[in-house]
Amino acid sequence: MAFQGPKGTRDFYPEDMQVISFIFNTWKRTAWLFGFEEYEGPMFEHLDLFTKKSGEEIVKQLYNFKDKGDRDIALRPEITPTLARMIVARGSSLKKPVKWFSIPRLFRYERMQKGRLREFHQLNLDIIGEAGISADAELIAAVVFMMKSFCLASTDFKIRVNSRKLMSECLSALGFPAEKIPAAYSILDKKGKIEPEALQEMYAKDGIAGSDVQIIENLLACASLDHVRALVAAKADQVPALAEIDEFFSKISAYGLSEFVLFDIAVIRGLAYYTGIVFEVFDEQKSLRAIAGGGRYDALIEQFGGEPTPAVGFGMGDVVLYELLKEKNLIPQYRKPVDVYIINFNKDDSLPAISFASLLREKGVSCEFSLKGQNFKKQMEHAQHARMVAFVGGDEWKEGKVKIKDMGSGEEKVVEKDEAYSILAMGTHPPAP
RNA sequence: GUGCUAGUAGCUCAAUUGGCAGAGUACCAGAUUGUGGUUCUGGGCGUUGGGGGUUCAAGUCCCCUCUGGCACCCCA
Repeated sequence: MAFQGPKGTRDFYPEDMQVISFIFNTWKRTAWLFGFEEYEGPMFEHLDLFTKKSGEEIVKQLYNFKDKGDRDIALRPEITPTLARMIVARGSSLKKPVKWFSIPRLFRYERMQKGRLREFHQLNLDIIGEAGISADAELIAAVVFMMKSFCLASTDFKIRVNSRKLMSECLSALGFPAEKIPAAYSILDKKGKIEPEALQEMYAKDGIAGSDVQIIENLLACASLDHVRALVAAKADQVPALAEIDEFFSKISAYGLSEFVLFDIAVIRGLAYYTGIVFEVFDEQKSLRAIAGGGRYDALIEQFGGEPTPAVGFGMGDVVLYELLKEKNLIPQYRKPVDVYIINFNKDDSLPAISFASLLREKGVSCEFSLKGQNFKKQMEHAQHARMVAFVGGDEWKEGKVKIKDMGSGEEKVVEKDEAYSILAMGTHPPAP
């Protein structure tokens, strides 16, 4: 093997491109149905655009280099900072709310696992400039719609939703020290993922003890919103986020998507910048890593130098989604795109095939023919992927006629050339613009 | 960044305690120059991922490295 692609990259052969296009097209169609517009930015940005959002630690998890002008550059590991930059640059001239989507190719310098590579695609949908919970509900409805568009059912996946705001209000109402709330988040995030001893270590490391431990344990034990409600019943006035998340779930019900969306107190997400609703999409068995994740980030645009602007968004990667679709046998079968195959009766004279192919192409019919004068049988073998076959050359060709064959039914007939065009053109499916 | 595991034909895999590298599939060509998915025959299938070491002899044992898979960390 002379050369290999770099670690964690993929080659997309035509059959792979057909799959990735299927995924992209499904994404784009849903984005369009929900009124999102597409945007795109550069694949590399100034390094500090990413450290601004995520801190210096992020540098060891991305590809960065100095360019010939001695500038610090990074291949983008996410597109949200680019989005924030673009939003800030247009400022108040954008009509709110902004509903934009993108399918960026992203790069992360990480050790690979199932569903995680160093180069991948990620759909991003964001709603910017709407503070109300209706934006969160609309966004999550779009996620569910998208998953349904792949023919995934509620028995295949669930969207697990929590609220950072709800968690911090509950913790405060129960008397948990405010400065330790971030540590509490990371412990909640570990629910069901680590051993009890490891949990004790985390408490010790973060200096959480006594009644504070009990507060977290009580929260962790909540399997539903009603449990949370009961836990803070005495201090309900200090937890307005409860009403908000109730409103969220009533909207989800109105969308008709209740079976797909559930409350899960263990969904916190690692990033510090989430301020409200957070959610993750998992396969039902939770055997794969999260298929998508997102939430509300009301402080980010301001952090990038813009006016205070509420925002909510999510990302969905192509790698894990592909794993799930493959597992559920929902990947469309490969189909060679050519529509008509032209066969030369006389393998030593390719001119009839050339002239007929040119005429078909002028008419917008996709076609090809053997480029190397193969015998009849070989040509037929190549033609078996085509929808229709046209036979040229020989006696019919001399009379201005062409024999055409439907490869599905096997039906054949000899027709005038002009008639052949219109018959062959029927049923063609040109690629969408 | 840490640990575990694997790598043989394009693909799926076999090869006795170390003893001449194989099968299927796919590909190309021909029995077939006017009819496809089926047969028959022939043909590349290869520095056994790469490098070094032990040995009369290494796909096999040892070391290094590359790539894949899994767990931890992280998950934007």
